[in-house]
Amino acid sequence: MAQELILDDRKQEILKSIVANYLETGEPVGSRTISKMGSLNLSSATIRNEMSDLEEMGYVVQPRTSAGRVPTDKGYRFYVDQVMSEKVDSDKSQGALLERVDKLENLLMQVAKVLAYNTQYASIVTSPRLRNKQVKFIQLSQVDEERLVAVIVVGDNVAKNQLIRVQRPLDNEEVLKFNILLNTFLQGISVDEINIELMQTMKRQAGEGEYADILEAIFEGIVDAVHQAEETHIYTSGASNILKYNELGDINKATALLETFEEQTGLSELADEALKSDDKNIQIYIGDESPVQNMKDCSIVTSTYELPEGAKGTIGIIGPKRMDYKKVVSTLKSLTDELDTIFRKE
Amino acid sequence: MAQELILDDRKQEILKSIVANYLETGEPVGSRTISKMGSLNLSSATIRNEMSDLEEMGYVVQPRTSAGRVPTDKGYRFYVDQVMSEKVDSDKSQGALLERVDKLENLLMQVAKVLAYNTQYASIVTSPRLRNKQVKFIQLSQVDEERLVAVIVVGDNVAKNQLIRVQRPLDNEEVLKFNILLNTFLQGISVDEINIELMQTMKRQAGEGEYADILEAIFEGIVDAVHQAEETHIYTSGASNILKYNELGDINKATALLETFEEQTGLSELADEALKSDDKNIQIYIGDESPVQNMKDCSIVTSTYELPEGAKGTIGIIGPKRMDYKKVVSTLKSLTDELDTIFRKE
DNA sequence: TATTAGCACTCAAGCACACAGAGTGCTAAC
DNA sequence: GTTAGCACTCTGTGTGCTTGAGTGCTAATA
Repeated sequence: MAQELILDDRKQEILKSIVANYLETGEPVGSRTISKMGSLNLSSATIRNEMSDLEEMGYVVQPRTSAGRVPTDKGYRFYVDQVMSEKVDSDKSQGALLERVDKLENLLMQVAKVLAYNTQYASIVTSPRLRNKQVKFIQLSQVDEERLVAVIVVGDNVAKNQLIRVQRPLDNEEVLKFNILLNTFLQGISVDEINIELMQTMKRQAGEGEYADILEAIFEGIVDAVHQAEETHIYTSGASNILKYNELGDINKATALLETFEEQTGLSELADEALKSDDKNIQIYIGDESPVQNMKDCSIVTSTYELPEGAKGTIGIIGPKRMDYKKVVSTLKSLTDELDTIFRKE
Repeated sequence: MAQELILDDRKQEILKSIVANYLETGEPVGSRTISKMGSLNLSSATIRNEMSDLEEMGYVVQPRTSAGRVPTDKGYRFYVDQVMSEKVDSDKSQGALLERVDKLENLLMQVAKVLAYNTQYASIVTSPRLRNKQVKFIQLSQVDEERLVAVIVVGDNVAKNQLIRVQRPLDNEEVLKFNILLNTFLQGISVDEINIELMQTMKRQAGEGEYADILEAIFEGIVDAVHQAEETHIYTSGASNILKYNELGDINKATALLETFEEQTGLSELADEALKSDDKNIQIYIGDESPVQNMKDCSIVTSTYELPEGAKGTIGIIGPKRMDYKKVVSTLKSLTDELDTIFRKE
């Protein structure tokens, strides 16, 4: 009985039509609709038989008896794999979307906005994950009688500072001494190697008793600044677009999604996951494939950009499963290209 | 005919009851409900007459014929003025809500989160508007062969840095020279005074031709950093809470609101407005009183915190007009107090 | 004169029911 | 293997009915 079913050419065509149609309309697709499209000359009855097979194979489902068919995650997956293999190229027509901006932070925020605006979905952009976490430069300076400022440069692109309040002004000699101490111990070491023991050693070197409180403040400030430099920032935009797609279910799901965007913790998992994948190109997660629980009803498309020194960041789009994949992929490609170009120039 | 109506004691009581009841239930309030509350011993018929008067006076409306009454903005305003005059004190029970955090940025973000979490409305917190915009400290240092870092301290709490790429390494003497130049011209002057002319003068001083490109980069970097330091940051939290209150109307209004939160431009207007008011205490905007167009269906409650040196910032709550004003006001007071205390200590 | 009881009226919400339309699965004919 | 035809299912919509909450007005009452 259980004759094995294979996805022959005709079934593939029908499946593609179903998905394409559903992407457009958002309504379950009936056999008659497919038949009337005319690309394959078959009666609705034949289509019905094929659709029945496709259902058995798990590519489509009926949301209820006597309604049309809707693609499952598996169906979307087939469609995406198929369509994406037909080489989507980046949409060059957008031209110079990104204005010239200096600060990395501003640039990435702008990328997020452009993505969200062009696609009308929600976008996410992460700052590059540092590969080179060496402390390149560290310097303490006196601002005025009660404040010092510490400047720390980590890797190739990140500078952080920290204002440090002290009880009494230090004289030049003392500042110099601290600077020598800090540079001796910290310059060139990796961020990961900075720990309490190291700090203890430095304190002993400095002649503990005398400066104990000042040292404490300085160390605290430096550890803080370093950790901050290491942190991955996440920029999002267009989260409110999610509300436009009510097939994302009830308001509760939408709320949960928006909360995920506000929390950001889920998003950073997503970014990690996207970076982890070996495939350096476009990455597509459909429904249950999503690494984030609250996004099991969405599709996520990500891409990776790369700084000249090798640090990588993620840019991505989050939207309904019924998403315009072609457009999203081409927009992402286009912006990734543009980012890569900008970074190479600089 | 047009006998003049005055808001006598009894009408006031009834109005208060209507508003209070509506705040709780969100349903139009009928005469019978008020009558049965028992605080004033009147039959529903009497209440009906009074309610009719209140409607004529513009404090309440009927959403449709033969439904109960709902407060208008004017009605809310009466209630708020009345209830707030009964001295709400800050909710001390919350105790040490704010963990000790060093960076101002983190502190304010945390305030926003606590506000949103405690009230279940949306919150907004702005960084203090600098009053003292003097450049306190400015220093250029060489990081490595192709990069400099500029550190600028503005006012009492803000330090910014900027990485600057240069074509060739500078020797110590050159760096020193630049530092002297920068400090001579910039230290102690107000941020507003930094303009192109000043930059031109400095360039001439430096011996234009030789360093033209380097100077250009440095100036650009510095102007950028200064402007950044001057910028007011806005932190928001709990924007998704807005969706919980569907009396905020259809999904379109909710979307518009969320977009306002993402855009932030509307929010900064709001913050400006809130700071402008002479009243240094709690400020309440109801419905149409809102300075932001998209929030005409909301109520906004703001408070002002102050740094020891006089810089002021805003913290506020945005929610439905049907808002728990007492709780919101007490939470805001509590957090404002706590902020003030933290700043005074430091 | 202010309050109240009573009554007629209005409207929204819930329920039952019928009906049209879309879509399916199956069978028999081509 | 394909198709026409038919019976069946289910949703959505429109209609009519009932109930309950609430109002405004009038006349009686304290």
